[in-house]
Amino acid sequence: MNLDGLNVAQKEAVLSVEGPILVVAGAGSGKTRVLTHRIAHLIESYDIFPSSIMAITFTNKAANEMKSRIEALVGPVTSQMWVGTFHSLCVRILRRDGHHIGYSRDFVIYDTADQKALIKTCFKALNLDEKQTPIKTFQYKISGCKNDMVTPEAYEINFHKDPRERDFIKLYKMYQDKLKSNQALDFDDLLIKTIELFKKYPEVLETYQKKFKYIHVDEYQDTNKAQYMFVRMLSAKHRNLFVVGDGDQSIYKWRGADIRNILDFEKDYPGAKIVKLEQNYRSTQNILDLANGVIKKNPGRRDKNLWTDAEAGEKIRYFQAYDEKDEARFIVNQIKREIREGNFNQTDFAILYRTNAQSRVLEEALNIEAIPYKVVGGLKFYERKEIKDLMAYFKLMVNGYDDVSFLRVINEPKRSIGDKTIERLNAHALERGTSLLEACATVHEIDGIGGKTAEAIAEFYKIITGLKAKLDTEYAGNIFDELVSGIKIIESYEKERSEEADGRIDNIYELKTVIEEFEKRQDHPGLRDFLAETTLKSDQDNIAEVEDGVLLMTLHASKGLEFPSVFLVGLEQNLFPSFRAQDDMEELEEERRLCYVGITRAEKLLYVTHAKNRNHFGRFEPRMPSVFLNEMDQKLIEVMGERSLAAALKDAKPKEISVFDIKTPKKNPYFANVTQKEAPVVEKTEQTFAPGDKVTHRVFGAGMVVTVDKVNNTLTIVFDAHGIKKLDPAIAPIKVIG
DNA sequence: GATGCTGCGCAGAAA
DNA sequence: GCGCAGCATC
Repeated sequence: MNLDGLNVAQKEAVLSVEGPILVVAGAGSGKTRVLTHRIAHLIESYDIFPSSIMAITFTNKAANEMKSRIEALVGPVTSQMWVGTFHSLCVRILRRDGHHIGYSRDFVIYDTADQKALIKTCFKALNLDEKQTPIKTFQYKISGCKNDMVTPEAYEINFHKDPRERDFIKLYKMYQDKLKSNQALDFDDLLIKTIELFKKYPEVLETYQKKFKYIHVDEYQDTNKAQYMFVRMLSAKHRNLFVVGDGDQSIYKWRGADIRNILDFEKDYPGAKIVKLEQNYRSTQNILDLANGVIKKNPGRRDKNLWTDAEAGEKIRYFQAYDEKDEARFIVNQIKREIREGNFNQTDFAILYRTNAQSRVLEEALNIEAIPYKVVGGLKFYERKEIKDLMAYFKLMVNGYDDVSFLRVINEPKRSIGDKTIERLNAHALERGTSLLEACATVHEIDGIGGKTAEAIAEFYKIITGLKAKLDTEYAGNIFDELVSGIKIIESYEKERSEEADGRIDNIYELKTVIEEFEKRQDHPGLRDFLAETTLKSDQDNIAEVEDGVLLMTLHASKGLEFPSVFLVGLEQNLFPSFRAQDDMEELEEERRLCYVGITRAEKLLYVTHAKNRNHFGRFEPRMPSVFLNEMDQKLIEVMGERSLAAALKDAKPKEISVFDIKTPKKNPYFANVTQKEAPVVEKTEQTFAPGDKVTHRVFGAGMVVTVDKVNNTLTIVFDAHGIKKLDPAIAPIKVIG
């Protein structure tokens, strides 16, 4: 194994073989290189079977890249390795061994839309009012529970006394029951159920423990409790756990990631070896200095300072726009200029923003100048209605218990089947204890469904069961054709005679191509695997090898990627950092890490922009510059645009002082302004809080005080809809109720 | 039961 | 500025 190309720290990491190892890998420090070389080294120098190696990555794209890079080092042995995301590896385990806990190999995976639909049917059954509690609130809450491994039973034990929790307890239970009877798992279940399997069947766990002697986890800082548990259980026997991560890039707290997993690694795995990678191979020194300066403002992090051999490079370019359109125009002009001057080509640019909604204006500006671009994320191919419909048909063929998919397509295309019919069908199914699809078999026995409606249902049933019988013998492409002609979906869209419908028809044909390609690629093709793979696709997975244009994406989606030239846009208070961080210090720290992630995506050139005004909900509003701009070292920054810094300052109203006027921001000066303006002063008068107090927060709604920390001046509050927050009572818009 | 219109609420990030 | 829910109409 040739390790000449590695630096000292990287070599040390690669050559560490036994025991728990944490590699603290700063942005751009070559962690993928370390991971791939370490695995190659295991195989080549230690004769470790590839089949006893597991590597968990954040995206499928990262997994594939890792596989091909290892292959380049040691040859084609990687098919034996288990490389994938937490979710895909769990699917693999559950397909094999899920039967122990009552799941057939044909289980389906519910995405957030399916999940929402199922919660909706639970709402109906429980007579809950959507207006009282939006479905989304409960959806988040269920996911939050699962990320923390809180079962419905455990939740009930803890909260049954609280009348406000009664609805949720009932809903959570019913939701889980229905998932089970539908033979479906949501994203979070994939992990939860795998852990449940391991706990209930230690002999199953043991076979996996024995098999996987070496386990690797990438992006360890973003693991949640369930993922932590999964890794911990699997690695318990051999204790050869190699994790790579960077606490400064932890940006997924909101989906349960627990930064303590990486901070406490030595405690969890005594005797762990720690290797720090601080040399950066991606960015110029100026970009790194800017990033280091910003992230330093976060307390309680592992000290780490990125450095590079590379030159200082260009300064960071700052632009203050009049509004979001002006910001977009500036960006497009810069891109045009850089291309014209031959410094970059169009594939070198990425525009990073905080919220998806910001992409629209940017797209319009790019369109005007005919610059090709691709938006990563947003409405994905598999989220389009016509595609989801067809996928639901497939799910139903694979798994007839899937009532959610049944309800999605029973009247799609239109078969004149409405609420009444579905109610009757549902009652019939309930009575017989069958799935909705099975209930269709005896549709002629149902009172109130007759004539054309009964015929339509019988026909539907015939198509599904007919195709189901061919699943294992017929090519997926042929099944697709039979389905499409059977349900007359093309004809139905043709009838609409609209451009939109034509687009949908194109997408349907596109889906066929995708299925056929999948079939060619896989060793054991099957719709089951196709469905799982597409459901578990991430935004990053959808970026093609060679994109021929500017990439637009959220900061979250940009994690792990790099671009020669980056625009970090919309650096405004209450946008980036998000309005939800305005008086929540932990949230603000996470936003700051997000800012750090954004800055460190850039290789050569970085732009930071903000607008003085922005349309929000269709209203034109003035905007304050982001606190993060204050935190950037202005020596590294060059001001762009015809509007000089001096002019920008003169323009600004007295309160809108330029960000560069503020020397050492202790607390964000804009917080005070914003909260005073929006929250009546009454709410801010001196209040005392005690544990147990019911409070209400302007943004987070109702909650209860759990702890009062007078030393750090922090309240810990559990909010009904937003989970646990640590707030500063002096600035948070909260008041005691009841 | 299907279709089309209006108005409300809203958008933080996702496998 | 957009999407969805609810309502009116065919």
